[in-house]
Amino acid sequence: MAQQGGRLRLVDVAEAAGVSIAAASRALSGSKGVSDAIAARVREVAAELGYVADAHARSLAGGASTSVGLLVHEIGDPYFSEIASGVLGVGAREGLTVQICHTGREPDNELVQVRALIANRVRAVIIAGSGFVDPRTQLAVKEELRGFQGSGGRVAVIGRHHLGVDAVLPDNVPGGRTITEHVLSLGHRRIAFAAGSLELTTVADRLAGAEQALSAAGLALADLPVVEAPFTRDGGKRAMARILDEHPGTTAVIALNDDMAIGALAVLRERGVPVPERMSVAGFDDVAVAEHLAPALTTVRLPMAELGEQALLMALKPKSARPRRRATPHRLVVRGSTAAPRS
Amino acid sequence: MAQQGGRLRLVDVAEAAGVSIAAASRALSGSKGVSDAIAARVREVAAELGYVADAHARSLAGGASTSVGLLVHEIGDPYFSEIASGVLGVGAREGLTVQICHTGREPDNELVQVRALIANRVRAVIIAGSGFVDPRTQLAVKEELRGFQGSGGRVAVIGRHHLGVDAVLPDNVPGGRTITEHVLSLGHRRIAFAAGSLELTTVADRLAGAEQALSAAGLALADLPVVEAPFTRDGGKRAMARILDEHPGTTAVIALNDDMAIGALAVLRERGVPVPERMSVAGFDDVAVAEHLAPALTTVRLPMAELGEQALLMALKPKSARPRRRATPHRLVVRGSTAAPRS
DNA sequence: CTGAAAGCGCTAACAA
DNA sequence: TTGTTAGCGCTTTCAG
Repeated sequence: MAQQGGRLRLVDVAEAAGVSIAAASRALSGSKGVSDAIAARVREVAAELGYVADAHARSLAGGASTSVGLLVHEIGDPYFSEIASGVLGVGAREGLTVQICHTGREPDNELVQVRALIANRVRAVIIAGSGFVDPRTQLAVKEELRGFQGSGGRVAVIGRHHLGVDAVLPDNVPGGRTITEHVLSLGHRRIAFAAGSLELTTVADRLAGAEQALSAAGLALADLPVVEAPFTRDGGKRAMARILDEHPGTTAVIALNDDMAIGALAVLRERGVPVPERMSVAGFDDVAVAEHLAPALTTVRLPMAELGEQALLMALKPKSARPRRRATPHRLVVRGSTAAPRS
Repeated sequence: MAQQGGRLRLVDVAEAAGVSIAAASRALSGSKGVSDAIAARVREVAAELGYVADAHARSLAGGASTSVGLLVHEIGDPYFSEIASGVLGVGAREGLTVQICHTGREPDNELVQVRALIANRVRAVIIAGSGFVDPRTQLAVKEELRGFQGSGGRVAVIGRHHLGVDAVLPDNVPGGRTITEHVLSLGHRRIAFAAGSLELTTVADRLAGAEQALSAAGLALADLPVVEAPFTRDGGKRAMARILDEHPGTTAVIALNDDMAIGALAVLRERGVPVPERMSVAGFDDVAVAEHLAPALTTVRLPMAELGEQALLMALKPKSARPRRRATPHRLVVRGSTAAPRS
C-alpha cells in the first residue's frame, strides 16, 4: 500500500512474486504466455504493493500508449466542456488518460498543441470544434496529423471537415434549416443572424441550412442581415447591438450558437426589448443552461457528450480503409424565447 | 515539414545538423554547454524537419516531465471547466500539457485517477474540488500523493484541506457568511439551505460561514432546514421540492452552489412560485451563466479561472518547507433573485 | 511456459 | 565546448 522514495518498479514486483520481470510484465500487461497461476500471483503482489507501471517506459518500450489527446477551442465553453465530459467518460471506462489542450480560440495555437499531443505519444488525437472554410488555414496541422497516422496514430474530429479522417458530424446544415423553419413558421420575415466568424465551417454550415429554409419560403439569405462577430457570448452582444442599431425592423434573431444567443439576450434585456414579444431569439446547441435562461431559449439540441463519446470510440477502432463519418441527430427544442411577431 | 513512416528521432536531427546527439539534445532541451552557433543550427534543422522530441523518452531518461495532471469532479460542470480553463491557460504558457481526469463525482474513482496521473509521470498533480469531512475517505489517495511527492512530484489542491499540500482556498467560510448576511439584511428569517452532501468540506465550510452570520443575528443554524441532496442541478431540484413541501413557510433559499440554485429556480418556475417575490434564491460561485438566469442570480463570486491558474503556478514552484496556502477573495453579487420578503 | 537480453529515444554523467 | 556511453523502466523477441 505504501511506497517511499524511489517509486517501485517492475523488478520489485517480479522479485516479490518470485518470477522474472518478463513474466511479471506479461502478467500485468495482459499478454499471452503466462500460466494463470503466475499471472494471478503477480497481479496480487502488484496490487498489494500498490505498483503502477510507468506509462512512459511502457510506451517507449513499444507497448500500447494508454493516453489520448483532445483538442478543443476553449474548455471553459460549455459546448466543449460537455464534449470533454463525454470523452473523459469513455476514457475512464477504457482505462485511458486524456490530455486536453485548448487553443483559446486562437487557430495559430493549433499546430503547437497537436504537436505536443503527438510528442506525448497519445494513441489517438481528437479535435473538436469548427474548422476553417479555407483549407489552407490548417495545412500544417493536416500534414502533422498525416505523419501521426503514418506511424500508427489515430485521429478523429468532431464537427470538422477537410481533414480526411474519421469524423463525428453534428447536424449543422439540417439543424440550421430546422431552426430557421421554426422562426419562419412563426411568421417572421425580418430575420437577422448573429453569426460567428464566416471562416468557421460550423457557421457556414448552419447558414447553409438557414438558406435552404429561406429559399423554400421564397426568401434569400443575401437579403437578410448576417452580422459577423466572435462566436462567443461577447460576440453575441456585439452582433445584437449592431442588429438593433442598423436593422431596427428586425423581429427575430437567430444566433448560430447558444453562447451568442445568451449574449444577445443580455443586450435585449439591457435595452429593455421584451423577448419574445418584441424580438424572438433562437440559439443552437442546447447547452445545459439554455433551458434556465430568461426567457428559456429556443434552440437546436446537439448531443454534445455523445459527440465526444462517439469520437473517442471511433478513434479507438482500428483504422478503416476510408474515413468513417458518423452523423448525429439534432432536435428542435422550442421554449419561451421565440413567438409570433406581434402584428 | 513532412515526416513519413517512422517518426524522426534526435539522431536524425543530429545527423542533419552534423553534430552529436548529445549536442543536439542540449540544444533542443535548452541545457547549458553548447555554443550558440551549434544550438542555433540544430534548432533550425529541427524546425525545418518538424522534429518534436518524444516526451516519454525524455522523461524516462530523467529529463523534466512536461505534463501536469488535473483531477476534477466533473468537467462538464462550469465550476470545474472554468478552473480547467485557468489551468490550461497557464499550462500552454509554460509549454506544459495537461492531463485531465474526472471522477464523475464518484469519490472511489479518485484513487485510480490519481494513480493514472502518477503513472504518467506528470510533474505535478492538481486536485480541484471539495474533499471529504471524514479524512479516512482519502487515506489511500493521501498515501499515494505522499509517495509521489517523495519522488519529486508536486501537488496542489483547490478548495480541499486535510491533504498537507499546497492549496488554493476559495473563501468558502467568509463567502457563506456574506451571502447569509445579505439574505438576513433583506429581512428574511425563515431561511432554508439547499446543501450538497454534508460530507463535502466545501458544503461544511459554507454552512459554517452561514452559521456565523446567523448567530450574529441571534438565529441558530440548527433551527433552520438544511436539506441535503447531490451538489448538482438535479440535487438543487430535489432539495427545493422538499423545502417547498416540508417547510412551506420558507421565504428564502440559500443554495450552496450555483448549480443547485439553478435547479431550485427550475422547480420554483414549474410550481409557479415567483422569485424573488414569494421566494428569494441565492447561489454560490457565480458561474458564467448566473447573470443570465431568470431572474439573474444573487450569488458569491469566486474567481474560478484564477483558482486554476494559481494552483498550477504554485505547483510549478519548488516545494516549500511548509505547505503554502493561498486564499482567494470572494465578492457578493446582488442580482434579481433576492429581495425583501413580502410583508 | 519461462527467463535472459536487446533495445525503445532520450538525457546526464563522463571523457576527451 | 564537444562527443561517447550508460542507463531510465518497460516490452518483446529469442532461446531454453
